[in-house]
Amino acid sequence: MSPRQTDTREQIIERARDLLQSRGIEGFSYRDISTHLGIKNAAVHYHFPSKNDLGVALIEQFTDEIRGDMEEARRHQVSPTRQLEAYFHRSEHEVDDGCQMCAFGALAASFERLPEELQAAVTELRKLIHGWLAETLEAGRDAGEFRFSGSATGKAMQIGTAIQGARQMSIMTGSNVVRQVADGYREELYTRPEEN
Amino acid sequence: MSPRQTDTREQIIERARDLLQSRGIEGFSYRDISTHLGIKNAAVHYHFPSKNDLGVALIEQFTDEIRGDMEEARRHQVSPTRQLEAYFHRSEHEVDDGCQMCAFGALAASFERLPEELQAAVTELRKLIHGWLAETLEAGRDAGEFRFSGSATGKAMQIGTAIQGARQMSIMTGSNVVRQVADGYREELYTRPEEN
DNA sequence: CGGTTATCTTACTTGCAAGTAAGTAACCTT
DNA sequence: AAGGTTACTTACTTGCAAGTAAGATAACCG
Repeated sequence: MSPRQTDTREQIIERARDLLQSRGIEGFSYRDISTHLGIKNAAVHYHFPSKNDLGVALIEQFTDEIRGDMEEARRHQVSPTRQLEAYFHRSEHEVDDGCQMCAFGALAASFERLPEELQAAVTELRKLIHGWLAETLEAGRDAGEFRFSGSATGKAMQIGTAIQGARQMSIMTGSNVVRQVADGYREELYTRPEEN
Repeated sequence: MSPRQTDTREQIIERARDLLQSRGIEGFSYRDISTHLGIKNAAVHYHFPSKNDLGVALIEQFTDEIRGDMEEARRHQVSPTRQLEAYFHRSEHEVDDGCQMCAFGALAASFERLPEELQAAVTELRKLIHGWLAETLEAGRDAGEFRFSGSATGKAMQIGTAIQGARQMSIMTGSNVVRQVADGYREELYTRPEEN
């Protein structure tokens, strides 16, 4: 019937992801998805019976992508500097493209009222990203690429929360605050600004 | 009729503030306020006809408090270190008390769909806080109390967004991430950790 | 070719959020 | 003591979000 059948599910996820990152989980409804795709509300419920199912699918997609990136970086032995650059760049560009918030910023306010399954998925993603960031910072410092004081986990938390906050702040200022914040970290963190 | 008449309005604001900071602007309804105070829904509408009115009142209360604090600090010539400490402490304690998010974290996701009046109030508050933070950092560096590289406005944005993100992250981790992040800044920022 | 399965639509229910209109009781004023 | 004002309550409307049930249609499979 429809031109391409099975990508409806993917289109729903794609649209839902945009909406999640620009409005937060409570800021969009199934209607916002269905009208955008020219389908009916119940079609979205067919693929994702409840909003919990949709949320979990979204978070798992994030998780899978990041696991993939980490595996890639490991296989190609990407330097800590380049890994951190990829993280900064992605955040900057997502803000440019209107996907302003990261998953955590988009879900934080609602977190306590979310179903446990979704909470668990978010927690897993949080640990994954924070673990990666801490390890990358630690490895970069050991390799002489980064300079910072204190523990790597502390610094990871500082940088992660700053990017999260900066993405939200970008919504309110209309400018790309992530770029400003990332540039600050580039300056104070990198010992060898040029290619690594 | 009621024991004390005119403090209903204040109680509404107090409750609404708790709810705003713990759930975000879209995470509570007038019912959450009225049932908590043992009054009817329409009583809340009597004091604040629309949610916009309530939101503006809340933001203006924040703004007034901060203006007052700034004036106090100016009159008593409070050192930049102590001013920054007050900022960190307040954030830490509000998280301890369950008022996890700052106004910006609580409103960011909804910002674009808010009435213009409320957007304007938030923008005013944002400029006030960011201006104060940048000036305090600049003054502290000039006085030799702080050490950091780059512009004061850039550093202010970095610290402000990190605290905002940390407050949200505290919801998701169940621990006080603000304390962790603030401790990191205390270590790398202060040249004279002891009393100023 | 006939039946099953996948992918939808139509049509509905439930529940709550926001807001309004009209009434009431106390109190305050002149 | 009459009339207005303040601070509510009762009772309602509107609208939308979430979800469900049942049917339609097309593709796919043996």
